[in-house]
Amino acid sequence: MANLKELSARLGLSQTTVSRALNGYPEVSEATRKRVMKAAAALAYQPNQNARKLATGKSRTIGHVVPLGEHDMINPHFSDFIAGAGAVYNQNGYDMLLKVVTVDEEARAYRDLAIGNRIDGVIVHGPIVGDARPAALTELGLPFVVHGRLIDTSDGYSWVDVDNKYVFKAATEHLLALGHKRLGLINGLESMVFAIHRREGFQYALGEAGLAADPSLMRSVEMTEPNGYEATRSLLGGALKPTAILCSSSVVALGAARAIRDLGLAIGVDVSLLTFDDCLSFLGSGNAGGVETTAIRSSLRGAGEVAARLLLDIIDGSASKTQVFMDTEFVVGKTTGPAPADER
Amino acid sequence: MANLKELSARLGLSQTTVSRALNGYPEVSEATRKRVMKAAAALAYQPNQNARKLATGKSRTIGHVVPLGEHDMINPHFSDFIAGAGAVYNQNGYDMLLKVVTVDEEARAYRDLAIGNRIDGVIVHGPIVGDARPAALTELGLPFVVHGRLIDTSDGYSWVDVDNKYVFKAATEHLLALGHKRLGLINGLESMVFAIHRREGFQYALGEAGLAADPSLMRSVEMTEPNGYEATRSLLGGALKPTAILCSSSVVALGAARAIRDLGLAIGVDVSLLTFDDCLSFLGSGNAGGVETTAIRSSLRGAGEVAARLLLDIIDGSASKTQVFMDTEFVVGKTTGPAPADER
DNA sequence: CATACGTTCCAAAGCGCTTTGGCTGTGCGC
DNA sequence: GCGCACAGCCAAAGCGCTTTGGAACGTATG
Repeated sequence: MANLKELSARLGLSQTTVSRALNGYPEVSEATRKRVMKAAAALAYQPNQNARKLATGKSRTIGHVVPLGEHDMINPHFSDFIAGAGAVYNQNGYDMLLKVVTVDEEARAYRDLAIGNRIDGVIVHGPIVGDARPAALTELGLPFVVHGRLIDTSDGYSWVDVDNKYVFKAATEHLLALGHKRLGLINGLESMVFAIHRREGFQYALGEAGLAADPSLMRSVEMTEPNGYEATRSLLGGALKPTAILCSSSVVALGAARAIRDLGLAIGVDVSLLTFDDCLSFLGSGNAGGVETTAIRSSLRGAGEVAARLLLDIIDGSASKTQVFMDTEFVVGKTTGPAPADER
Repeated sequence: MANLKELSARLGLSQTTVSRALNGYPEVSEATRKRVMKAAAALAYQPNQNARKLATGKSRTIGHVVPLGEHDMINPHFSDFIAGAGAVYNQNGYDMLLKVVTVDEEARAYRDLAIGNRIDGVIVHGPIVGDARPAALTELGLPFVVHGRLIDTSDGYSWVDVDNKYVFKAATEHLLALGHKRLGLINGLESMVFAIHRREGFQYALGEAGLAADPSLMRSVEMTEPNGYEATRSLLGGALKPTAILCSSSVVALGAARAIRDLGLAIGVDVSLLTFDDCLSFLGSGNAGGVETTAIRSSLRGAGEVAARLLLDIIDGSASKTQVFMDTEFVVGKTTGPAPADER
């Protein structure tokens, strides 16, 4: 295990010079730098990161605190986001510190990470209603980027989010334009801010069209396939069935599609299906319905990249509080169609 | 930001004593320990982890290097494993360092982590055929546990795996006993060791029954829902259709079930469906087929816990090279049934 | 009463790096 | 020829913790 001391001794140089040569400081001649680089490579020298972190006070590490869901479930969307963020960290010499915690451990996890000088910044996942984390992190002086937004404020901190209200409004309008009058919504849990925004967009569009959202046609569930299935069965088992259903996730839409088929109904004919599609890698895109699905698409992985990029810029001072709306794409597939004639 | 120096000054004690008091060493009286603990809590003192790591030479961090799939896909199964491992780390004061890398960056990632003294051990994910990682890690002297096994050796290193060959043999026998003769297999990519073991179990059982595995009934795909769909369509579109299909993952089975239904066939009647079920949290368990699915179940999250536990034990010296087979459960659901009479 | 020993504490030496504050030698303007 | 700026290097002081090797002070032992 070669260290700086040994390396510099071997080169007949001081540790200072070697350190500077390796870290690209200008106070060293090009000739010696070359020599140092070569020797470092030959010895496979890697600086001890812990020593470096201690000396610089920077840890070059970003924390991700991932809370398990209410039912101890890890969010299915999380891995794609992580893949995007991780790539950016790698490119920039940062590490990712992941803590999977239960909801009650979460606050402490942030404190420990911040105070112990283990991380330079943090990504806040899954903001909930009344989320205390942004305020707490601001107080701790720890740079952070929220993936999503708070419910009551959208400035004073950095976030990367989809304009959920807008896109769900647009999606709802699309269905209304097809003549649908009774729309079902299978949303995420309303403790999550994104779910509230989506519902608001949904309701707003209905309101504009002079329709009221029927509470009996709205569901809030954790986003799993079985939950999508059950919610859809229950929606389609009611007295006034919806002719179209919006889902908050393609995982849910998968269950919804299964339920519709199980009931002997044709997707896009008897019941239209539209989903928010996070472009999850293991689902492919647009396949939730068995045919190309009508969807609002926005890459979660892309969001991970953008959020990570932004956080690093904030840490090195080249960006300040910034709010980013991710691009979305509205894709009309075969899972939506005109409302059945007798239902108009 | 209170540090040890400040804390000890305030207490009128030496740093030595305070450090020992906090870390539970016996050379300090119970009275002073109490006093120290109290003051530490009052100041919200948290030791600087980087300093501690440097001084001890231990990083109390476990690395997870997660390679993206061949098609740049993050493995859908990864998050559940991580959730299990992460919980164990938290309980034991360890951190998880996650690196998401492309296949060609992988070797370097391990080297950097090991040499830079950033981690005390590592979990090796998704062992492939001819995997060089275990040998490399052994040479680096870095403790590790493989989730899965190598293809050619199963000792000399620690692993946590499912007895894939055995369980697929058993599952195949179950289908054979139901009178099925033409069995389809939708497996993972054969670059992955687990896929090979599963195929071997499958073929072994067929061989024992005097049947040969028909290569035209076997597929190797990355485990996504659309891939499961396509593979199933292609299996059932052939001249000699299988009457039963085994899937390597419930994500794939989801697609398979969709394909079967799309073809107007009844699951468990026209085509039996059996899957390996990792108990992924976002799929629920046993729901891949819309009815309770016949499955080999083994909790991936549980595997994460066991692997993490084992690795920590190896690091602190309380365990040495150990091989663990995870428990599995064979659940007969409604997606399998007797082979159609005219096919026997 | 002196010796030995155990308990409880402390001063100081690292851990391996970065960074401050010099020091030396060369080239330049005057 | 003198002073000055500047490039190129170095010694040493941290960063905040752990840990070694005592020291001081009882208390039991002969």
